[in-house]
Amino acid sequence: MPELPEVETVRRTLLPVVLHKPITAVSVFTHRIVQNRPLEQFQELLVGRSFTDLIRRGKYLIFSVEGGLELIAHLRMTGRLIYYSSPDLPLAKHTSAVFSFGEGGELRFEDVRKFGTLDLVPQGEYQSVKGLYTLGVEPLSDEFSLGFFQELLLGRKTKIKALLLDQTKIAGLGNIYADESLFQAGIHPERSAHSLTAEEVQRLHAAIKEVLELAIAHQGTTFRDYRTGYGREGSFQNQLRIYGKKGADCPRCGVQLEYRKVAGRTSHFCPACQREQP
DNA sequence: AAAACCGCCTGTCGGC
DNA sequence: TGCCGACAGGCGGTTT
Repeated sequence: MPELPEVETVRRTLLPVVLHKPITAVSVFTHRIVQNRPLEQFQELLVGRSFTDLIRRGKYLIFSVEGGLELIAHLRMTGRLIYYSSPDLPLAKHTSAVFSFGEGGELRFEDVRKFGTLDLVPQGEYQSVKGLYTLGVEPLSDEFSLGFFQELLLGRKTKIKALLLDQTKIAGLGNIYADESLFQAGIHPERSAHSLTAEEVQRLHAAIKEVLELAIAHQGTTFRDYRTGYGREGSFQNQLRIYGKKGADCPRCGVQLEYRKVAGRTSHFCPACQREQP
């Protein structure tokens, strides 16, 4: 579910309300969510300590914890991290964990499909969190330059869509924003990476940054499950041009949009604006 | 290196 | 209306 813009929105909305508040209790209702150490130890290490910072890497949220620890959260498909100022509200049906701040409210991890994860690690030691350890570059950072992107595509025969979804290359793109970026750049998802012209590479590079930034400005895309840290819906679903629009007309040329499985994922594209054979 | 599977879960939707 | 399979925004693991 949540991709970079959604996770970044959760970060920004939680940042003002969860830092510097001692954790008074940690309740875990879905034990499997805690990945890398016994539940008791997980709770003991957190209770009495505060979060001191919250950053994002790809689709991961990393809470700094007093005492040189980091709490790493991944929402996977349906996870939500929502701050509640009062503990009186009944728990949602699929609540996986609750971090209580006493009078300071509580942070709840809600997750219908229970794929979401929590890891507590010594600061910077990510070896046990494989996806984070092997994560590629941040697409909104300076490191993701045109030159970097050109080199990434060079000589790679893999389909461009598959490459965009590969978190070890670029961190944070998922199915929605990969499709939206490819549409904006006018590139078919099944083109092989190395077949893109210099101009296409430039367009796709720019499109990725623009789409992600615009989605963040709209607090992400809510189809069903995603909520901000305040529990509110995003609004970028109203700005989508191609994702989930099967059968609709292309907003650019009016031709009927198509979709097919690419790299195991439903992929939307305009057969006229995004040519399979350039 | 890359693709094609499966599994993890629950809910929803479309077809019959 | 009910049932049943397909499918969903992610990712790790295995096999080819």
